[in-house]
Amino acid sequence: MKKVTIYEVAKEANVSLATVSRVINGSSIVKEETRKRVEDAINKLGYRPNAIAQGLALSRTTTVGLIIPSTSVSFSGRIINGLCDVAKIYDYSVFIHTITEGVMNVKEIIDEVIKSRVDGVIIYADKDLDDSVRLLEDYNIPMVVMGNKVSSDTICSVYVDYYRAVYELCNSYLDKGIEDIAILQDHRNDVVSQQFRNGAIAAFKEHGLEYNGYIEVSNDNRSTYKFLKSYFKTHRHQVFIANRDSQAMAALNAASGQGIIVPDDMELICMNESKYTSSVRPEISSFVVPQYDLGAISMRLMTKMLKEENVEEKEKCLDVLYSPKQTTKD
Amino acid sequence: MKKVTIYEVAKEANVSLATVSRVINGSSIVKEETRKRVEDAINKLGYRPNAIAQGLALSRTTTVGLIIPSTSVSFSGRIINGLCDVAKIYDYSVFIHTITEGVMNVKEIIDEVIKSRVDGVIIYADKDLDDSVRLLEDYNIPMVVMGNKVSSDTICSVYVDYYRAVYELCNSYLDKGIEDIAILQDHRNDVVSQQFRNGAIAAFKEHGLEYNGYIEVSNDNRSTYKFLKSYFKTHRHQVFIANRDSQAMAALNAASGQGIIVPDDMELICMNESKYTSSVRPEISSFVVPQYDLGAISMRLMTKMLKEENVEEKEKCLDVLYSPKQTTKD
DNA sequence: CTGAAAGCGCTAACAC
DNA sequence: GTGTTAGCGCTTTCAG
Repeated sequence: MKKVTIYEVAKEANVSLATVSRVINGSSIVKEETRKRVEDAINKLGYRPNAIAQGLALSRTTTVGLIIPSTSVSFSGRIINGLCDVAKIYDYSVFIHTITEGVMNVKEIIDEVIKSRVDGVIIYADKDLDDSVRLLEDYNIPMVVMGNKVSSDTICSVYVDYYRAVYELCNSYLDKGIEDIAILQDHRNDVVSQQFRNGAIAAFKEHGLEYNGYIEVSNDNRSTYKFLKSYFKTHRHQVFIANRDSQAMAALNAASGQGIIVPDDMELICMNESKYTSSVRPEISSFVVPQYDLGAISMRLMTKMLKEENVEEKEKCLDVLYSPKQTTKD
Repeated sequence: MKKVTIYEVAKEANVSLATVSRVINGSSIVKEETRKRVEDAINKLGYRPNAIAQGLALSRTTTVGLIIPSTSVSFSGRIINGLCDVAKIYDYSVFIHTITEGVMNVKEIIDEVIKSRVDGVIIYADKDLDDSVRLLEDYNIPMVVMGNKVSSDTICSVYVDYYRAVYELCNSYLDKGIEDIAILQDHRNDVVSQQFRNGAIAAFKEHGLEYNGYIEVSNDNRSTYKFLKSYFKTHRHQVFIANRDSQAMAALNAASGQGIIVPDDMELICMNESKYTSSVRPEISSFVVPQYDLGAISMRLMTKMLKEENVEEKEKCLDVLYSPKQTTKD
């Protein structure tokens, strides 16, 4: 099937290309009979409007760019699901750009994004924003940042309120007189780590205490288990908080290897529930993070910015939901 | 920063836009001095070529469409990582379209894809190809199918050889006289299920036996565990093969709930290793499926098709690697 | 080596 | 209601 243009449709339907354009876009009123004739021609020829040409003519591509770390793709794929579902509803297409260390740098991606003339950019950035991202501001490209709390004229953001989750969690333990609370963290998500830390600090401070239960590990999964295995030989805690599911599982295994009974000797909480946290025994008490919503709401926000609808809330906060299972006492 | 066009760069550099174009594309020879002048102008003005206009002029967008089920995004995100990494290397951008049941149908997506004038389409289809996909053939759009073995003039494919994996696995057990091998399957991946089944059938047949150890469950995770919990009350097997990690974990939990010791009473094998299969105790013996490669190789294949390089192998088969852990005896 | 001009397919005034 | 026409920003002959 050769590619058919608006011009051939016009000829087939015996109208001008302007009329065909009107039919395609429903932009202006066309006589019912003419419309029918055009639609028949379109179907007969299998015509599909050329989005590239439309983009050129309109200086608008109904396209958004998604920039997301590779690790987040494999770890939080549901973000993409939510984002794409909403994009589809509002008729946007999405360019996906993954950030893989070593393969490309952010600057190159931003260049690509600018060249592609997307209408807006959604970026997952739970670390501080790369400087080159600021380039998008210079170009006045609307932006939604996921996982970070920032905003400006052209920037909105959607983030998860880990601060409050940790704060409330710690508070509830402190109220019960339980003060030995350890938080395990790596350096993959600086912003999130910071929220954890601040939440704990705030809760402890409110109880007249200073928080110093922060444990840091390197980024590799295997080593988390190894690290904890030896860590638990010399350390005990009443409560142990892990960020990712795999870390919580590592903690569970490492603890039981050292004869620590969960939850009797130590309670364990994972900040990111997954289907795996309830696939182990005991099932791990976790916080449910709305990944899908994170993507969906970000995209929705983007459509609002692009339609210049009034965005009343430029920094949207998502709550997490606590789901106690078998690794906590109540 | 206002958007700057090739024309303004030309004026700034005191050349015609044709020359600027030549510099951008390195297409034709330009005098060193002129080139320098143009490059300075480009940098000074912060000029980024408009990919949309280029696309129109060239009838080529250096863009590919990726069509992938939502479930695969969250379950096999690494496919996307591999695909995007390779795309970046060859300077392609990728449009991602997820298939979420209820939100959109494949036909709409195909329409979108055709409108967007991508140079090629990569589709993850471990079920049989939807009819509307054939439309892409009509339009002569090169296609790479992941997870399925098909090819035609415009179609290549990359798939994982589960058949052989199951075949060899069954064979090795049968050789040892172990004949009670159960395979757990749902209906999410018809093609894969078929490969499993055929692999087992072939191995059994070779030993003069008929295979009938196929167990079917519904698609829901929770119910797999529930199902197996009651299943193991009345059934025992020497070997139990599960497809996904979560199913293997469910089997592990359900079996131990019924007093079945793994691997002593029953050996357990998962066909898709994940970081979780080794995060439970006992660690689950699994096959390592090269997800990243699946995406990477598919994209590489696409670049070859688009360059009209000779594609010697239109149906590329990827091997899985057996990684025995603690749920098998040796 | 460089410039002029046609054209990629479509939209949006502006006429009729 | 419908047609005409001037761009949108770039590539690519074809001249010079």
